[in-house]
Amino acid sequence: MSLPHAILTALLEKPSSGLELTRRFDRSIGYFWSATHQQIYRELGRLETDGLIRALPAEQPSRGQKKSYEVLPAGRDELARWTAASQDPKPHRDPLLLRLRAAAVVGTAGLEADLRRHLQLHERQLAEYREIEERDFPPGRDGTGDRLRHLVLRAGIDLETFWTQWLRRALEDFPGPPEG
Amino acid sequence: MSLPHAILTALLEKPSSGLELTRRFDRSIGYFWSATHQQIYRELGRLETDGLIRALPAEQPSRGQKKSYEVLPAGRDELARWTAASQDPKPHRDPLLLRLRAAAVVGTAGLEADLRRHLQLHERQLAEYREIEERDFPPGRDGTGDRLRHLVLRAGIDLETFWTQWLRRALEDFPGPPEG
DNA sequence: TCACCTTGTGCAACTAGTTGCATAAACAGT
DNA sequence: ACTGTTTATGCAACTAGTTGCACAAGGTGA
Repeated sequence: MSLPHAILTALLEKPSSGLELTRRFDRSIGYFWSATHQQIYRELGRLETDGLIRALPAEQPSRGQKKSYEVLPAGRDELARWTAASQDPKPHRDPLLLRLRAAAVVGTAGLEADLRRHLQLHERQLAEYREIEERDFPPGRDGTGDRLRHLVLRAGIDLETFWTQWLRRALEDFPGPPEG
Repeated sequence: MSLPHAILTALLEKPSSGLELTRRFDRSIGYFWSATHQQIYRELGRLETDGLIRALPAEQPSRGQKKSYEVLPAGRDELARWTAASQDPKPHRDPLLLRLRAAAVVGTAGLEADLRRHLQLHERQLAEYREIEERDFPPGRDGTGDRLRHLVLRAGIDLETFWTQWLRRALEDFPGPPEG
């Protein structure tokens, strides 16, 4: 149950409409908690009903009209509560590793191309993270908030680094040596 | 839609009953594709209906009686097809990173203890992986299947290594420096 | 022989996330 | 005026995964 809290965090950083949130989820926040606009609108409705956020007054709050939300005190409290609460790490689910395991049984035919594609995607993501780091976190200037946000970004960078290295290694000892 | 393929892989490695599968999912396969026994029984039913697996004949195929399954040719074909098919990487969802991001806004109170707990859990998992590596993949002896399975295990080891390092770094520059 | 524990199988309801589509206003070109 | 595109909001149905519970057989000990 993290989506509402992801939205609360985003709204605290900056009050936004559903579409603006969607765009921010496609960038920074979505890097470790993705969501579609349908999920976001549904959740905004719930959060408003529950009194954790409220719509900012607008001229014509009808369809096809921007509707911005801000976080209420109850929402901030709930986010603080959730952040401090102990949570067990959820088990991983990785289809790519599963496919490698399956390939150990039914053969590797057709897998290599997709591994190369994944490598490219991870390289691209890594480059994007590095750009963000250069732009948003130059040396010096470190508030607590900045330090934490930088830490989160470093996790992204390190994870993508892991994947690119692992995929390169996989591709190395993968199709070259003849099947045995 | 990976659970059926995880089950097919497991059954090809060794025909098993629902409970045996559940136990194997708690160990090796479940490290990157976890599943509860309820999911497994439900999926076994579907796979049997679809003609991808079949129950091995037993004396008393009733309730409270072991029922083993084996993969049929159609099941092997489906697994090979799925393994070779191109798949897009699913976006990550990581509540812990999200919590750090939230903490950048609402404060870090109460977070440190849970980070330490996560660190311990990852250290334990890493130790377990290393044991498995020592036991199952001693130097030399490398069939294609072994090589791939070792590669998958290495992914697990490297990921846990990343998490332990990242959490240690987080804890370092986290509670020590006074809030500012 | 009754009470309890373990092993093994399974259903039903719920929660979270995805996919597909509908609606409406504003604007741009023709 | 009409056609199409972009911006913006939202519902409904579906899929996958989780949680809670039930049922049955066999063994153990009191």
